[in-house]
Amino acid sequence: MVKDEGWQSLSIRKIADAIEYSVPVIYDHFENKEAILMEIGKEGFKSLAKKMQQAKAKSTDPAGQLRVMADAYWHFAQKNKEYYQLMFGLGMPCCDVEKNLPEKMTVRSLFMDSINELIAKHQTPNANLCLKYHTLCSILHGLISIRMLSNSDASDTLNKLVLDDAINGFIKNLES
Amino acid sequence: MVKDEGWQSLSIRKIADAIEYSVPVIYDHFENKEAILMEIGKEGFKSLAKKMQQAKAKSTDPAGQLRVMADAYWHFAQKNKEYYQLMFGLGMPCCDVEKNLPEKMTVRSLFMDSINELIAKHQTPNANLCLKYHTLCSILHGLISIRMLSNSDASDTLNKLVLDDAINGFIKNLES
DNA sequence: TACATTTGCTAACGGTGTTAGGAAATTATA
DNA sequence: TATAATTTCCTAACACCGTTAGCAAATGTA
Repeated sequence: MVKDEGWQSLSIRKIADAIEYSVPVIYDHFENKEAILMEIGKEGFKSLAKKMQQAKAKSTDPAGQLRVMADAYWHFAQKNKEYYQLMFGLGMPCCDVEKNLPEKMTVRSLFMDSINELIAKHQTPNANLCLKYHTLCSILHGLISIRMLSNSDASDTLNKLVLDDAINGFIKNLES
Repeated sequence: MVKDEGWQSLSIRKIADAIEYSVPVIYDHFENKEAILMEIGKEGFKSLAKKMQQAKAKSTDPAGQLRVMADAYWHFAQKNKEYYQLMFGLGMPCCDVEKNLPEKMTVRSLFMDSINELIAKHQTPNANLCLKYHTLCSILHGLISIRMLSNSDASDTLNKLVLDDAINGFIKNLES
């Protein structure tokens, strides 16, 4: 049901219909809609943790473990898109529907030009521009969006450190 | 208005109230609610692009430019939280409200233990465990969430490459 | 003045989360 | 077994939502 129409169209009434009960019985089991979503989200985290544990068991050295765990995380998100959306608050209507937004291209170019210049400067021919751009975007957006949903007001200095660390790592990789 | 109660509580009727017109006049100017959000999102991208251009002008070498642009991006998201949420589809109700979800801690430990081991193995005392964990999470989550909102079905192999590239860079940084 | 167009409204439709209050069925008690 | 207590479940409503049909008033035009 969610897979067909997304979380936005999941209503208490539709749930009641599906389980062939009336609406108020649902409120006998859950305080409100958010509690239902929360419960499903919990299931998601449970499943993710399991997959990652299984993955980690496949490797012994820490670097290898990190790789297989990242793989497991990735595959979980891919195979359980709807769960992942719920777990991390994704899925609000947003302006990405409009792909060719000119200002988006501006941001893209600003980043890409500098990356390209850096690649040329240090003659790192193995570095793929497009790949590196996406990596940078992921680091930035990931850091910000995670910070936003766990609105940690206090640890904002830590977050800036994480940003600097990640960007430094990104640049260092481009230079070698 | 959005800043006080979030995007979820922004309704056409409230907008109509605020501008002291009736509801249907809004539909004379916008096709639907999504179009309104889209327009606001556009403004956001415009503003972000501007900030990044201004930042880039402050530096000449590409590495420095990347650093100041990342900073600008970060500060934009921080100062314009609501815009950023709209621009990247964040803000759905999710289970992060419940901070101490045990399965979340499991995932955290799985990652952290391996990172810690890797740090110990290569004796990189400058590496801060907590910092590195957050960096890894950001990379993973950023990559996945960006992939999700620009649902690029075709370029899934590229995305796997980006993931591998980013994780490799992360591990390489931990080892040196 | 008479017509045409724009402008804005009221009222409705079907949907949403949520809750009050009351039947019916079950269980416990005398 | 008959009555009381409790659980189970539903109908109906409230207040809100996005969206639209249809109409009145104001404005511009001939």
